[in-house]
Amino acid sequence: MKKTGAKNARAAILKAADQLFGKWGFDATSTREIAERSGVNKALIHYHFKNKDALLESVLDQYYQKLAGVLLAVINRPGSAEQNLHLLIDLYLDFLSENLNFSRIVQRESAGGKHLGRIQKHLVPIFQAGSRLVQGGYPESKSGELSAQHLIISFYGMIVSWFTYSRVIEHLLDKDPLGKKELELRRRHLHRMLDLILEPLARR
Amino acid sequence: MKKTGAKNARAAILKAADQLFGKWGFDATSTREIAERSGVNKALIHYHFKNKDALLESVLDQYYQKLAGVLLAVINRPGSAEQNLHLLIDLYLDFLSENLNFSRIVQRESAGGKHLGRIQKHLVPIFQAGSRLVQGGYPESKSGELSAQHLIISFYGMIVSWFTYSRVIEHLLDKDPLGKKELELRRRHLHRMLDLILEPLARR
Amino acid sequence: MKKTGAKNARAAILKAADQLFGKWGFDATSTREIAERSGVNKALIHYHFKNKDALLESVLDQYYQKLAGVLLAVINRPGSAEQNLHLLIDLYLDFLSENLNFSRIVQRESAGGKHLGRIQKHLVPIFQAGSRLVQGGYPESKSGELSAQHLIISFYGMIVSWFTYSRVIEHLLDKDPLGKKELELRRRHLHRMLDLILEPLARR
Amino acid sequence: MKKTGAKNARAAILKAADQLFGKWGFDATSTREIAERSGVNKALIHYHFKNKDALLESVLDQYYQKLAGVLLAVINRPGSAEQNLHLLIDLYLDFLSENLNFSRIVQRESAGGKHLGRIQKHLVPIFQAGSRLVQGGYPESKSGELSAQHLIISFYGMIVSWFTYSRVIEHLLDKDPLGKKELELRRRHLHRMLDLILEPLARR
DNA sequence: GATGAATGAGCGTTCATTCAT
DNA sequence: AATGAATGAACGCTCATTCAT
Repeated sequence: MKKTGAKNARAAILKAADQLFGKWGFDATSTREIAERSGVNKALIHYHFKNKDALLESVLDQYYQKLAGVLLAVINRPGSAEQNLHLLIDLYLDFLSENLNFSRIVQRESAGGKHLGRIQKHLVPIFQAGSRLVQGGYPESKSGELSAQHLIISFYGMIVSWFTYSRVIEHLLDKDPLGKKELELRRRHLHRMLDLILEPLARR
Repeated sequence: MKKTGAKNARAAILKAADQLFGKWGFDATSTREIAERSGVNKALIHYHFKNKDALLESVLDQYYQKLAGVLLAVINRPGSAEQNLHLLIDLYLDFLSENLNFSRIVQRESAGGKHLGRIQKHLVPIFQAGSRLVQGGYPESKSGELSAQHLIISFYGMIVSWFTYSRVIEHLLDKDPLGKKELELRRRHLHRMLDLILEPLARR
Repeated sequence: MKKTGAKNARAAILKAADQLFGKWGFDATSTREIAERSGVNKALIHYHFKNKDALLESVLDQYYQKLAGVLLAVINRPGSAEQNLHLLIDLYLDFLSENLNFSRIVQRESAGGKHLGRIQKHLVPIFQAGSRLVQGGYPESKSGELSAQHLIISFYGMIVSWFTYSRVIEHLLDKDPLGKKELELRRRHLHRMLDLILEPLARR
Repeated sequence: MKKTGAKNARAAILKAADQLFGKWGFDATSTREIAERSGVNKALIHYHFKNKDALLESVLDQYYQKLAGVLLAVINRPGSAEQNLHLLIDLYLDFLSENLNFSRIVQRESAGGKHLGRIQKHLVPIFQAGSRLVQGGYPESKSGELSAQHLIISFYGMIVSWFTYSRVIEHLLDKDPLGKKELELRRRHLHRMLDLILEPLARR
């Protein structure tokens, strides 16, 4: 139908795969569906990607490449740790709300399965960088119950759960949690949480 | 081969399904694998369960039934909201650490897909009960950036992320996050987080 | 559910099998459906009948036994061949209209398949008896284009096609061909056809 | 194995399906058997046909398309109704004797079941056209016991029963009813039957 | 680059039948 | 006489992938 150029086909496949993996999950999505949605021949998927696994990993890599750029900017920035952590929340929220399929794909694959390695490869450095950021500003957080690692995991959990559980939350709020207004409220919640945690941490 | 009693076969199927769904996910698990692991004939699965979907829902229902009992005990308990919220964290942690597959299954299915409805049915009331518990003790949390709903989602995210991302976290800590020692540390972290959040909330 | 006596169960199975074989055909009917419709346990079918094939053959045998009684009465009757042939039409019509599933089952099984032998066993003697009846009254019909055998096949075809094609004919007439009025008209048609054929045959 | 052109495979599947459906019936024929007989991969059947039902309907549609061409030629022909009805018998006989599976498939499916609709769609117009042909030549046949509709059903029954009951008739005649000689005799029988019916009808 | 045809493997499911009670 | 549990075989169908063009 649509005659797309070479690059368009690859991009169309990636886009369709992203949408379907996000909505139904990797294993519940067939290459036939991806081909139909992207308007390309089924066999063409295997011309552009080694196999279905490689297609998922391409989707993931693409996301994490974009995300890495965002996070690097924060980490290499001058400024206080506090400011940078607040910035981190903002940027992560922005990224997730602009890439709604991303958190759902990661949600499923990080729970285990054949693509866990790829998730680990990308996510561990992010957690490490975040931990270093906290430790840089808060020396007390080297270990113990308020260690940087626990704090990072907690904030990561707070942030992404809003997106990964959005289909549950929408029944709790009777509103779309991903709508502009509700997202803004969530943003303020997260910043307040950070303030409430960091203040006593700094006082020690 | 083995002529086991009726309840044995059904239970064996449920157990095998739980393990495989937890490890690989619903769609990546075949009924043949479930049959092999549970040592029953493949057709027997469809004798005891209408279909594969119903098998997953049985697994889920079983978990949420157990969980509901636990949570009900907390909610109907006398005592301050603060005490009860701390208890909630303890019991939820206990439940998840004793049912490691549970959080992984929920993790994947709550991200969307054909079983989302079942997740919503169970999880929304839990969130609602939790929110009521917070509001009962902290009238300020009726709305706004520190609303009970946001607090519950945040703590839910903090708690479960330790389990659902355990395979990532183990590379961050170079330890098993689900080992006794690390779980204990996580528990203390969560209680401290709750203290840090509730204290200023009470002061208002 | 229903506690049926021993003979009731067997009869209930036969009745349900008759209905389902008639409506959907032997191969499209499962023993499970027969068990459900007859309100008995699935395994009980194999207690009363050797297997599914034997069940169909029981249904067929039952019909042909009833039918044989009817036809024998005609053949052994005194009276002219003409009168007896008219009577044969009446009785066959009566039998088919009272046993609507019968012609449909025969229709399908006589076209070929594993039960063809049983059909042949019952139907060949009927055709032979009919042929003898014609030849007894019309000596000219020993051979040739108006042989008794061709005449019997033709009238058999005329009679049963009204029943076996009833679901097609109902769209041709915009009426139920098996309703009382239309059946009566068909009866008169068949008698007229017989008159038109026999008259010139007698004149020779 | 064999890389045949596209049309070969499709045609081979249709041919094998026709033979097996004719011999054993739709429900008693498995896709595996069709694949084996046609020498193609089992999955290829579902590449060329949506499902097994669609395969049967393709077989049917193919037959009725051929048949429609034959019948149209008769109906649009000049000449007396009598001549055309005789021609109709000849052509229908020719068609059935050249397509022996056809009448057996129709025989079974017209008795009821999931493909009844397809049979009705094709057969009702044929009956209507035939009825119009009779009525055109014999105005008396508008209604009543010798109505065109009854006459058409009767002749249809006479014609097809020779084929659909051939496996029974062969035991009656001790000859192959579908052999050249016996078919020729049947043809003469049917023409005589038509003469015997039409003559008095014309005289009125 | 792109595609229609083709394939081996496996899917979830249902089947008729048997077994133990 | 009756039944819940169990089974091996087969069902129609879809899968990811490959091939030839």
